[in-house]
Amino acid sequence: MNRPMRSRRQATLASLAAELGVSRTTVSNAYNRPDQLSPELRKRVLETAKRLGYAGPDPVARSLRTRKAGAVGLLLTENLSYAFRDPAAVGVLEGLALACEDAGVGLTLVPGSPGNEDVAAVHRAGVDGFVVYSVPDDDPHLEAALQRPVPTVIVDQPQLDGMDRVGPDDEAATVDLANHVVGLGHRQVGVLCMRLSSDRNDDFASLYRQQDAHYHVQRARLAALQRTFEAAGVSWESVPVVERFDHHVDDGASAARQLLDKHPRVTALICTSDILALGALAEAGRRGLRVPADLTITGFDGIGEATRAGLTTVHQPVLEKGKAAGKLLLGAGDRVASKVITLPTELRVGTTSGPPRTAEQHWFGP
Amino acid sequence: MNRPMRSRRQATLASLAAELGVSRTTVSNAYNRPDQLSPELRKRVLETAKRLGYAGPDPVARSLRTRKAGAVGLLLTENLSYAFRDPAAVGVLEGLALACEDAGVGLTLVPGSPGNEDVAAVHRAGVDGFVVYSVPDDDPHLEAALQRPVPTVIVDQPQLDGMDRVGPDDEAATVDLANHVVGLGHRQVGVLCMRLSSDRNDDFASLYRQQDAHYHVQRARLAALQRTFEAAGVSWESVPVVERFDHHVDDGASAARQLLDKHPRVTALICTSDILALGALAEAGRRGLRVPADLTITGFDGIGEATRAGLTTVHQPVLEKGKAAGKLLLGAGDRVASKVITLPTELRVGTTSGPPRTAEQHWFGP
DNA sequence: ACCATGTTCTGAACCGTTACGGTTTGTTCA
DNA sequence: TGAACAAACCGTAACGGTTCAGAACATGGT
Repeated sequence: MNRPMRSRRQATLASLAAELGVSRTTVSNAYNRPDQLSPELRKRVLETAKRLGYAGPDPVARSLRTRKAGAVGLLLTENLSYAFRDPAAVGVLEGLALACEDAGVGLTLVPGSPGNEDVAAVHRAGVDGFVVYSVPDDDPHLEAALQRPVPTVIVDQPQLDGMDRVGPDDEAATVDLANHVVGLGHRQVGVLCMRLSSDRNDDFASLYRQQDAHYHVQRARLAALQRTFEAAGVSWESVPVVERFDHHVDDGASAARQLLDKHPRVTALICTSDILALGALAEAGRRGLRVPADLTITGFDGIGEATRAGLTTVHQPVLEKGKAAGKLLLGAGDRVASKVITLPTELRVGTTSGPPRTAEQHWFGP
Repeated sequence: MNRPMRSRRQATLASLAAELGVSRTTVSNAYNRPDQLSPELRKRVLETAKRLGYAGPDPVARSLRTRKAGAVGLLLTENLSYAFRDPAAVGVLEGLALACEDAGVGLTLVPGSPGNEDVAAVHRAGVDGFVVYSVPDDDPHLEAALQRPVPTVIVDQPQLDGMDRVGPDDEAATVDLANHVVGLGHRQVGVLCMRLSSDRNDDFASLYRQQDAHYHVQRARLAALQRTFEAAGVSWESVPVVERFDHHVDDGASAARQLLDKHPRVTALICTSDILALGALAEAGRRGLRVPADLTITGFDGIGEATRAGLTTVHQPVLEKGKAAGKLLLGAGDRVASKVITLPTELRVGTTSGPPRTAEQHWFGP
């Protein structure tokens, strides 16, 4: 495990060739096409390389010549913490990483803070393509990626012209969930959602703000809820929606607190993510509310902890989402037509949803 | 958002220069040193670039010339799923990503499956340095990284000659935890641990296997437990240790099942990770064992879900660990001496540890 | 003895950029 | 009027490889 001695200047393929008295081509072949030279010579090359502390052809130079970076970039303009703290996002990341591993290419997390207009990093990233995940619709980083002459696939976002896309059918899934809640008899509901736009608003979200949301996923889910509840005769204007910029369990709890303080009569809390729902669950416990007897709580994503908590939620195959994105990107190139992959979702009814108390009262009423 | 028309052949800095009738240097300066040319010319360059669909200097060529890849590599030889499923590992990843973001460099996940001897990806990765996390001591990928003429910092691993290292004081932290358990009066304990070596062993781990473990963290924790319990008069040979290759909550549950089936009299289950402990908790519930009245369960890492579950555990600053590794790597270069950063840990006593039942019986006994 | 066929190795042309050390032009000031 | 100097731009030489079309030599068949 001794570190090879470093000469004054790093050894290069050329210096190695000179030392051996062979051409650079031959040394290159020793690494890339073993069948192009005699085994003895190859052995001699490799031995000399070790002696000189040469670890093989420089990756960057090789990339320049072959026009392959050997890595795909992941654009997460979101606050990085979000991407890592939400198990659903981590699932996508994992799936993508798996696809990359299969293909033997690296996965580069391209930096770019939200609100940070500095897209230089996008331009500087040596990658063969981009996967764009969870960025606002009008993000400058996304535009910068599109500028680059490499393929791009977007995840969980409306399709942009001619680009590949992968995502679940958010609307349909949300409609299923909403119908479940409606079917149980709930008419007084509240909603907890994630950040809708790049500006922080840890408060109730107006109808305008909901419809103007820059985050497509949230917009789609809210719109689907609205449609379903209005079809059931519930005016959406009467439905309180509380937004949280950050995305921790605690944020879900505080959002639930804010909503329940102002609207104590709601019988169901629909959360646009499991993380928020877990927080709501905690807050319900703190208030002594029984779930689901006093309050129905639903989530979205189907993360492990939610399953363990018995949460009613929509499960989406996050791992597959990431994998599909990776395969799409790595399989691009020759393809001309753009591809769209829509993934199946599944409503998982747990122990946190049930008929509303008011319904029961109605049952026993006059 | 229209994709710029792609000419037959991608525009390059040179073709742009030709089109404009200026030198390549000037075009390069337009992007990299705006002060080196007149604002008008710069504007003209940028406009022509847009017209030709030139998105700026090629990152790879630039990297070759400047000798800076603009990315650091993360070596996770572990099964990728482990890295993404364990919140503690994700925390390290997040910290590292944050440090990279601060520095404006990318973070490349370098592929390399466990047991896979193909280290080509390590050689092919265009990075300015490596962070090595959670790989077995003798991993070929690690060796390959060391070969490369770039700095390397290792996380959670014994220091190798002259390399930077960051990690918690695993031994001290484990001793604290063990003393807590010993102090409560437990003498009949069992241990659930993560994979000890690259070969799968979902079973009891012999003393030899424990001491021969290739994963340093696990080895250190087990050794510390052994020391502490033997100091308390408990023969380590009598302590059952169950190992699990995979690392999901379910694995923790099955490990607990296996251990309790064979050793029903243990009063405490010490788990080397929170994930395993959460599984043990679930299994205890399934058996109708009250925690901690009938069984004490402890974890390690201090992940969010553990806190929520009230688990007694050792909290380690995973985020800081990743950040520190990133800073160390990015700050290297001029430095000659290697640095070692040891992070503080904290014993967090929750509601899953208490005195053993036998102790209570003893209390009321003759 | 000759040609066809391998095998093994080489020379030179790129890949697209930036570093370095200029040259040219215009302005200022004694 | 011309020396001094800054601003604006340029030419050349890398950076470290891969690739392709051959050259040189040996082998085998006819």
